[in-house]
Order: sequence, then C-alpha cells, then structure tokens
Amino acid sequence: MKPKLTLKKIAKELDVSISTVSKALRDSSEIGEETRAKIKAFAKHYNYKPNNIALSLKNRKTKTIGIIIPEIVHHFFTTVISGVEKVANEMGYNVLVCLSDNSFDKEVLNMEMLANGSTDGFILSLAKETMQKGDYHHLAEVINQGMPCVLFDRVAEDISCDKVIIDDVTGGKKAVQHLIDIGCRKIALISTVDYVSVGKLRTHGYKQALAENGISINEDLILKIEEMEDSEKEIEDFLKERDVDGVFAVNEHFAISAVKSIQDQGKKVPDDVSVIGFTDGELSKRFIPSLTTVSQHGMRMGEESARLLIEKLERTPSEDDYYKTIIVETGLVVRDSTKSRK
Amino acid sequence: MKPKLTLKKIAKELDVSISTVSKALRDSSEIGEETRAKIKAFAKHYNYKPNNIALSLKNRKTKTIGIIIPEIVHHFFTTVISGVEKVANEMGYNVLVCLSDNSFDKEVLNMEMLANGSTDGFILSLAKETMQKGDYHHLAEVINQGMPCVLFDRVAEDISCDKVIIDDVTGGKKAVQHLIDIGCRKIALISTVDYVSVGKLRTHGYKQALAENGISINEDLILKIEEMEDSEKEIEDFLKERDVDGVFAVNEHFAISAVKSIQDQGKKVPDDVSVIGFTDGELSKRFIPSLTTVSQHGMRMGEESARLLIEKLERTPSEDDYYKTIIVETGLVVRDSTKSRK
DNA sequence: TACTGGGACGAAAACGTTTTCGTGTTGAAA
DNA sequence: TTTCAACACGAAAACGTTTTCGTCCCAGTA
Repeated sequence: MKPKLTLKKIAKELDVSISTVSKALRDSSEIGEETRAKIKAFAKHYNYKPNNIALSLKNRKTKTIGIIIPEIVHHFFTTVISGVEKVANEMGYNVLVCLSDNSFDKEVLNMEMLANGSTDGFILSLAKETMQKGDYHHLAEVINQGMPCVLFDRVAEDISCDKVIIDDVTGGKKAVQHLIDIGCRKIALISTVDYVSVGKLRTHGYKQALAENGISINEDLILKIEEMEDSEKEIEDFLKERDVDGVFAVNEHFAISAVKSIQDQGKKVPDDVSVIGFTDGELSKRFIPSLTTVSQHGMRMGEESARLLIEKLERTPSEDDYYKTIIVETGLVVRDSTKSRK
Repeated sequence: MKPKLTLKKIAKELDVSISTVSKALRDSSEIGEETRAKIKAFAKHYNYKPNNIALSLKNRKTKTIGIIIPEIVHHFFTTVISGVEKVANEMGYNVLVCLSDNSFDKEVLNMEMLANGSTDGFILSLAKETMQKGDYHHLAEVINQGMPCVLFDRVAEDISCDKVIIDDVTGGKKAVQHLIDIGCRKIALISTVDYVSVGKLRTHGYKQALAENGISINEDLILKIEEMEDSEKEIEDFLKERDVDGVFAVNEHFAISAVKSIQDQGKKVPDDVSVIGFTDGELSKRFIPSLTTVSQHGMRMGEESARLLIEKLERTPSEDDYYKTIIVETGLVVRDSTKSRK
C-alpha cells in the first residue's frame, strides 16, 4: 500500500520546489524545457492526481452539485437523477445525491450539509412535509448566502430561484381531454391532498377540461388521497360505489389500483372504463393492459435543471441576474387502457 | 447576500485570535468562561457553520462515501442506494452517487474522481462491460492506495475487498425447486449471458435443482439474452416453439415478457404455465397476475455494504485486517404467477 | 566594465480549519 | 520580594494546492 502522491513528495524526490512541480505539471512556460519534461514523466509514471479537496479549498468551488429528492425508490426521480448526472458529467461536475425521505427535518439537515462547502449549488424537489408546512426559510437562507439553487417538480411559488416544472394544469387537462375525446362523460379523478402542488394543479386541469367541454363538475367523483399506504383500499372503496366510464389518476400507482379494482368489479379496462395515469414509468409500460399516461420526461427535467444550475455557476454572479422557470411540456402516451367508446 | 462566515471573520469582529474562536466553539477549557460565551453567542446568532472542505483537508477524511452503480433507473439499485443512504446518514456520512452506465470507461473515470480525495471509500457494483472485459486493474489500484472498498451484487472473485452478495445459486435453486414442488417438469430458464455473474450463478442453481430432483437438463430450454433491447422479441420467439409448464426468469423484465408471450399464445398464467422471477420490485408486485419472485433485499444489501465500509473506515487500518463477504439470504415471495398443478 | 533584461526557479501567501506550543499576566506560596 | 503555577490567550504549522512576487544568474548591450 503506497500512500497518495502529492506535489510536496514529488518536489522532494526530484529536489525542486513545490511551485516548480505545480507549474511544470500545468505546462507553465516559466519552467525550463528539461525540468518540465522530467517532472511530467515522474508524475505520469507514479500516476499523480491532484487532490480534489485541496483544489476545492483553493478554488472555492467543488465542482460538485447536490440533488435532494424526496424518495429514490420512485421511477420519476431516478430518471431525473439520470438526467442530472448526464449533463453534470459532461460539464465536469460530480453529483451528490441526498434523500429527504419526505421529511422536513431531513431536508433541512441535507441542505445544511450541502451548503457548508460540499457543493457549489443544488437541485431540489421539496419534501411532502415541507410543502405541507409551507416553511421555506432554510431555502431562503441558503439562497441568500449566494448558493445557486434550482427547484424542480415540487416547487414553492414564493421562493425566488430557477425552476423546472411541467405544466401540470395542461398535463391534467390533456389527460382528461383525451378521455372526453374518446367518449367518456362520467370521469373520476384520483388525486393527492391539495398541499402537494402537483396534485392541486392536475386537479385544476381536470376541472378546466370538464368545464371547457360543458361537463359539470361533480365533487363526489373526486378522491383525494393522503397516505400512499392505504391508497389501494381507498381507491377500491371509492370506485365500488360510483358509476364511471373514465378515470384520471395523478400517478402510476393510483392508476394501477384503479384498474385492479375495476377489474375486481367484473368490469373491463378499457372496454367498460378507460383509465389514464400520470408519469410514464416502467409500471405503466409493462402493465397489462399497458397504461395510457401523461409522460413527464423526468430525464429532460433533470437535464434542464443541471444545465440551469451549471450555467449560473459558471457566470460571474452579477451579470444581469434573473430567475428562469423552464416548463417542460408533457406528452400523451396512448396505450391500451383507454379506448374510444363510440 | 452575505458571504459565509469564517473563523477569521469572527475573530476579527470580536477582536480575538482565530485559535481562540476555534477553541471556544469546541468548548475548550483553555478559553475563559466569558470570552467563550461571547464567541458562542456571536457564532450562533450569525449561524456559523464550519466549512466542510477545510475540515476534510485538515482531517484527511471527507465523511462521504461514494457509490457507483451501473444504472439508476432500476428498482434493485435504487433500493440499495436507499439502504446505503440510511445507514450512512445515521453514521454521519454523505453519499456521492455515480453512474457507470454499464460502461467500463465511465466506471474507471468515476473511480478516479472518487479516489482523489472526494470520498473516504466506496461501494461499487461492477458495470456489465467491466465484467465482460474482466479488467479490474482500476479497482486493484485504488484498493492498493489504501482506499476501502465494498463490492456488492456484481462482484469480481479475484479482487480482495469486502463484498456483499446474495447467494444466487441458492436463490435460483429455490425458485426452480418451487416450480418443481408445484408440479412443473418442463421448466425453461431465461437468463443473461454468462459473463454477468448473477446470470451464470442463477443458471447454476437452476441446473442443480433439476439435477437434485432427477430431472434431466435440456439445454434447449435455456435462453441466454445479451441485449435488453431485443429481449422481448427473443423471449417470444423462444417460448413460441417450446412446450413448457414452468419458466424461471432471472429478472423482472424477462419474467413479464414471458408472461406476455405465454398469454399471447392463448395459454394462461398460472394455470397452464407457472412463471417465477428474480428481484422483487414494484413491477412484480403490481403486475397482473402478480409475480412470484425470489426477493433480493436490496435495502439490506445497501445497509450491510455501508456498515461494512464505515466499520473499516473508522478502525485503525492495521488492526487485524481481513476481508468479509456477507451473504444476504434471498426470500421466496409467492404470488399469483405460480400455482400447483396437482 | 557596467548595466539591463529575461530565463529559471523558489518563497510565501492564500483557501478555512485544528492543534501544538509558546507567552504574558495574575495570584499565591516561599 | 522573589518564584512559580495556573490561567487565558495568540502564533504558527499543517493539510495540498495555485499564484504572485521575488531572487539569482547569465548573456547581451552600451
């Protein structure tokens, strides 16, 4: 086991000064042809690599960006990470992933860690608990310290920073419009509680689509789910007592639970009831019947977020500073769970 | 925007020396009651947090561990990350996630980054390409430099370091034994090419189970898939021409493709053919019929890996050093895709 | 011969910590 | 009055870099 090589050791070995070694390795013209060659050969032979930590301290930048997500065992978020990683790597950045577990406290903790020099900036999707509390002081504080920050998907209106979101309203509208187009009239909505912004917005879209098509909104056809754990049963109970010909679910899981309970009732998807989900994941794709969904392009969102962040990092901070919000458009992926009933 | 507070600034502000501030904040008895209180109050009020990078440089440890995985959009790996994160956080460590994209070059690059001071050690599952090449010099080198390292799931026999694996042979055997127990005799295997260790080992288990039950091994019932992309079609073609009553697939995707093509042939799962998969993911759980699988306990593997790594990090390196291999046992989760045919 | 300029290199500061080892002041013991 | 702890604090080195500014020497010019 040989300990890591440093400039100092090279210097001692070759009997020159540290500065000379540093300059030689960076191809400074200050150093004579001969010494330069000697030093570079030595460094190469013993596989010298500069110490990242020392560089970070010196340059006051770490070349790593942090990303904090509510949960990792979730297809959408992993595709986002994937996108972030991709452009980060292309631009020479590392990615530090943290999980908030949807907990406010963990989110605060994570941010504190990342803000204390570990990263140059970060990308964040808010924890459910944070949105519920509506407490964003930790964000404001870190941003105020000059740390660039990009919010994605689950964002807070009143925080001023870059954002990458999808147009949830339009996405929801698109989904419901599809159901209407294929002839559904009694359309149920399975959503989350309102403090989760995406749930609220998609519900908006649902209502808009109905309104625009002259279909009256029946609040009894709207289910709002709080706990993922009990969702399956709740959905089953909900659908059992209602006569619907279309279901719009705000995520994959709800959509699948809906399909199941419809089938359990002896009805068929899509023949009797059409079902459409949100977030295009492996589950939707491979389920039987495969699910029609509104796709969220997580990869693209990750890429955009990373690009936005790095752009900000590599500019002088003063250069006309303003915050962008990028809206990545949703797509409708029509599969087997919806079918025209004309 | 206020720039970050440092010891130096506090010192200047309070007109004491840097050392005094440092000591006061660390509650050194060297510093008088009064000054200590004053400094701590000031630091608290202005929310001083020590700079992680400087600490890392000083202590020569970063309190972060790296994890390199072949792909993140994969349920198993995300559960592993989840496990790693959990125990890492408990022990006060951060987690730096890198993706090798199953590419040898990216794996090498990632390791070099992580090894240059960014992390204290790392956790790794080999890229497919790496296993194919059988080239582990990058690993050997980094380990030789004294960086602790834990391999999980896709490991290399001839690298000496800690390892966390499942008993793939026994897992495969367990699966096939289950099929045999419920009365299957013509059992197909859908596996990966042999250089992916897990594919090879599970194939072993398949053969062992057959042998132990006096069923002859028919190589024609074994399919080895190279490219994920074409897998669906390959499986379809394979199953179309063969008469089987049971299928053992080495992952979720293959299992689902198998179910689909069996159904396309007009046969029923599990009535005509029982199907069992490997790796218990969301897909298996929510598919209809839900899949019987061998569960791999990714979370546990992540936890064990992290524990192993941190344990090594926090011991003096000389203290009787040896390498452990932890085998986390697989479980059989019986669901709707297998059924006794007696 | 005296001066100048530039080539080749080294010393030292800086990034933000921690820690070891002074050093100056006080109060009490001799 | 002298001496010596104990106390409270500061200076400086160290971690591994990069970079600015010297410094030295030699060759070329006046």
